[in-house]
Amino acid sequence: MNFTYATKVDVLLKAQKAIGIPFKYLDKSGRLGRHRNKGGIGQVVEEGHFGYSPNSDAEPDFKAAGVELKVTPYRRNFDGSISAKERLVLNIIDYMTEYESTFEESGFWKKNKSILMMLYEYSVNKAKGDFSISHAFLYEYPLKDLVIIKNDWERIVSKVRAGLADELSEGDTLYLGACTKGTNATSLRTQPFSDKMAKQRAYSLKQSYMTGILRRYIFGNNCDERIIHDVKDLRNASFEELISSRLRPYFGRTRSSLLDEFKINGKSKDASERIIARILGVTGKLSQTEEFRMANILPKTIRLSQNGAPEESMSFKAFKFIELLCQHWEDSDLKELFESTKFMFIVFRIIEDGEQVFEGITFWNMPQSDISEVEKVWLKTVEIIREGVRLRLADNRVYNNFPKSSDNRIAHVRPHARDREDVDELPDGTMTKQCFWLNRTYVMEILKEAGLIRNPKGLYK
DNA sequence: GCATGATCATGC
DNA sequence: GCATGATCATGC
Repeated sequence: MNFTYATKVDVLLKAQKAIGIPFKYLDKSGRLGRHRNKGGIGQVVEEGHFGYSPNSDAEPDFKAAGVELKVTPYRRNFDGSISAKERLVLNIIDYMTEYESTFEESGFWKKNKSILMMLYEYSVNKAKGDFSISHAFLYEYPLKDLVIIKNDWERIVSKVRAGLADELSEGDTLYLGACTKGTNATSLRTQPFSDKMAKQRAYSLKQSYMTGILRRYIFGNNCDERIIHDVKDLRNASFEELISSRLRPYFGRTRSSLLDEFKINGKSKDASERIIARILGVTGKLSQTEEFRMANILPKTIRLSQNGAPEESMSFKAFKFIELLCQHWEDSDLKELFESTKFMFIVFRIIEDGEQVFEGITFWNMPQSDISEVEKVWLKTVEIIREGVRLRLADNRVYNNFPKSSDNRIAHVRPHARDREDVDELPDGTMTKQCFWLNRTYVMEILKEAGLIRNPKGLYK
């Protein structure tokens, strides 16, 4: 514990003195050289700059000042914009006690009410010791975020109360996540209302939320539209409930009438997303609003055929074959996608030729158990790329041996390109760009559970 | 009707 | 011009 700094300003002033000093000059005990020492840079700053030993107390690092210290990286993108490099991992969630308290008395709030953020720019072609702090500032949650964070905390704790700590997932919540934390993925803890062991998890400010903070306060270029204008709306309803209730009056409306009403080009592939945005009072795209960006919510449009089943499987960004070979599942983009993304499914149902009606929406994130199932598809895909994809030409099509939708309950691999000539490098040649798809039947399961498929014929006679 | 390869339309 | 989200098209 550290009592040297009595006030927040004391801490801040000291922190600002670290700006510009390469970490190698702060590293008094050779921490940066140590292999796989993830907290390395943070510890170097605590020890070498502030002069106290790293600890894992329940109290904030600077107890008297009531400030928690966090050193965190950001990166500059190709277009010059800034992104947080990672989520900000906070204290470990004590499943056994956290549920007993109110938000104000919670372990989360006690420790992280006020955070001294020290930022450094990360770059791949620079050694750790050459990075240095570029910004230091005190972060306290603005009210518009705090109402959401409070709801997030409630959601995490209520899952523990329901004996479901083992099913916690970062995608459950919007800004404050419950991310896995441990020496390895198998660090387990007991939980109060179930005999099942649960993965050790820590509170975290999601990467998308961190990016939002940086753009909003530091790099000053956040001009995203907001959906929620009055924080009071979030006191008695979750964000998802609020969105759903605002859209509800439009359920059952034909797509063409909505396109007319909002003057939207129906040929556009994002027309349905734009309809929803306009209903919510947003001029641009839903995915570009502050809340959607900061919570990493991905809107996806689903068309149901007349028999009530989704018409198509769901595509994602094309992956790069060589990049897949360089990743482990644990740090793969795909795992990251399904762990941290919340999806908003926007559902339209075809009622006759050329006409659809707005059926409704549902928010969803992939459960942990299903993410483990996706891992199999990912591993198989990597194996196939490594061993060499087998291509077969027939009917003027190029068939491959990537996992098919019939091979796995959840996902498969399929082309995702402009055309067949739109290729990506393989270790031994090139082939049409591919991406992971969620199976049509899996999407159907999700919608059934959400009550969005009223008349399930087809596969479910 | 389904699975899977192929391609479209838009915005940035 | 390309990445992205979405949809078309063909053979079984």
